[in-house]
Amino acid sequence: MDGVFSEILKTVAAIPAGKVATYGQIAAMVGRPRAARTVVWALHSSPPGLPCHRVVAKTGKLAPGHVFGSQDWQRSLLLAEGVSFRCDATIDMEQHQWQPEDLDPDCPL
DNA sequence: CGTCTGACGATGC
DNA sequence: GGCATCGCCAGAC
Repeated sequence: MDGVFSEILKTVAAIPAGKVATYGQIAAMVGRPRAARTVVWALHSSPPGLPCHRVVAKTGKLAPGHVFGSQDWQRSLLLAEGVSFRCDATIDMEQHQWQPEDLDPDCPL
């Protein structure tokens, strides 16, 4: 293993369709609560096949655009997975932020 | 080994 | 609420 690199990739790959995760959240999951920048670096080095479009800023904003070619492309992928957006192409985080604890459909809280 | 960078996060104004 | 600054971690040079 290469350390946090593989940890981050595995965590991102574990994000289910229709859900998104924030950089800081992923960083915390791999043991680096304040290493959001490290997640950024990992995604830059991410291999093909990784659902990096499901990784967004906590504010619900997508990547700057030049990352995927355009935000429209990333937005389309998320829309196709069932992720809804606000009026500004920002994700409704409260609705779609991925939570590993989200395995209780009977307990929405 | 020192410095810069990178798709962020939190805080301050 | 939007912008600026600092902080954060790991890799590349």
